[in-house]
Amino acid sequence: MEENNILESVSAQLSSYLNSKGLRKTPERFAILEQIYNLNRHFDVDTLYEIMQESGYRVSRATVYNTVDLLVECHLIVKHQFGTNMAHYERAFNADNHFHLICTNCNNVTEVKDEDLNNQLQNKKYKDFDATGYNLYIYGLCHKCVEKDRSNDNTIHN
Amino acid sequence: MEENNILESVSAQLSSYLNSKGLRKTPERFAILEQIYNLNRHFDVDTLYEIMQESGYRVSRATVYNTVDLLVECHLIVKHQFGTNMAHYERAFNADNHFHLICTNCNNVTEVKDEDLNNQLQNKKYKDFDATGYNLYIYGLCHKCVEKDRSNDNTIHN
DNA sequence: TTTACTGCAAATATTTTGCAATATC
DNA sequence: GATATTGCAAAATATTTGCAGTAAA
Repeated sequence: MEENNILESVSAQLSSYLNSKGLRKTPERFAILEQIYNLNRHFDVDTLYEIMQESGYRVSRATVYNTVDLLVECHLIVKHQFGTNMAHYERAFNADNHFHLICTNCNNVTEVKDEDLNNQLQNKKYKDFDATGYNLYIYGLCHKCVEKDRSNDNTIHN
Repeated sequence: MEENNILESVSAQLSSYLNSKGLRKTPERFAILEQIYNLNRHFDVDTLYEIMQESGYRVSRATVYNTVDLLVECHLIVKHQFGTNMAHYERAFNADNHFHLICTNCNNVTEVKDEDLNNQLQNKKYKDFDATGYNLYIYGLCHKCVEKDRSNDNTIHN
């Protein structure tokens, strides 16, 4: 699907979710959704807030928090906590078929795709639990930090 | 392995880690490790701090934070962020072969085991990344919240 | 004896909340 | 017109940090 169509589609999804819950279609909600889908990468609330400001759209931090929660509820974005204290998010469209490699040294996050594993996880059923999605995090050391670690092991500890 | 032997084993592991890094073997570190392994369930730092107090062992919150970080570094405990702002931890012994079902409504967390999936994930290799462990979180609604949700959908939204 | 570690309190970071003003339905 | 939502600021929550005193090596 083309990016433009994706935006239309997710806006429509938000609209129908708001309808179904009797919530209001405020311009802020659609502006934030649009910004997130244009970004198309991980973000935290503060970064999103700043990007909105810079792009000339004035919203309060509280509204960004509220809206991000709302978008998580209707599964248009996915929440992550990669190990730092701050929550991270990403758009949900095409997001549920990848998982994340997290470097425990530099906190860098990269994405990995695996169709088979994804299908397996998507189709898994649980007792007394209605699954809507999953997050798989692989922890370890990235290329750069493995090298750093190796050279540190040669230094003397006192 | 029996619980007593597990405790001996992880204490020895901590000891050798501290040696290898030139860090000190303080009684606090071993007391905290012991408490965690005796608990044998998920915990957050504040709960652990309170349990230590109640059990009569006085440590500062700062030391609990420091020690928990240390234990994560040497892979004796595993860090989780289940979606709330607070980090959760659990002992690593026998912990890496299960994953978590998280109810997005009531935040309740339950454990699931799947040998095959675990083996698959443990043995997976990545390009330019040295994996040490993984966390798999399945999000959805638990039994109780599915029912609550169902009855709410029958109420009128205005 | 050296300095890593602890405890305490203050500082920081992130998120939530209360309330008056505003805008959607 | 009723009330959900916004913006702002203050509060709450979770974690980190600085520093003086203590204790491990």
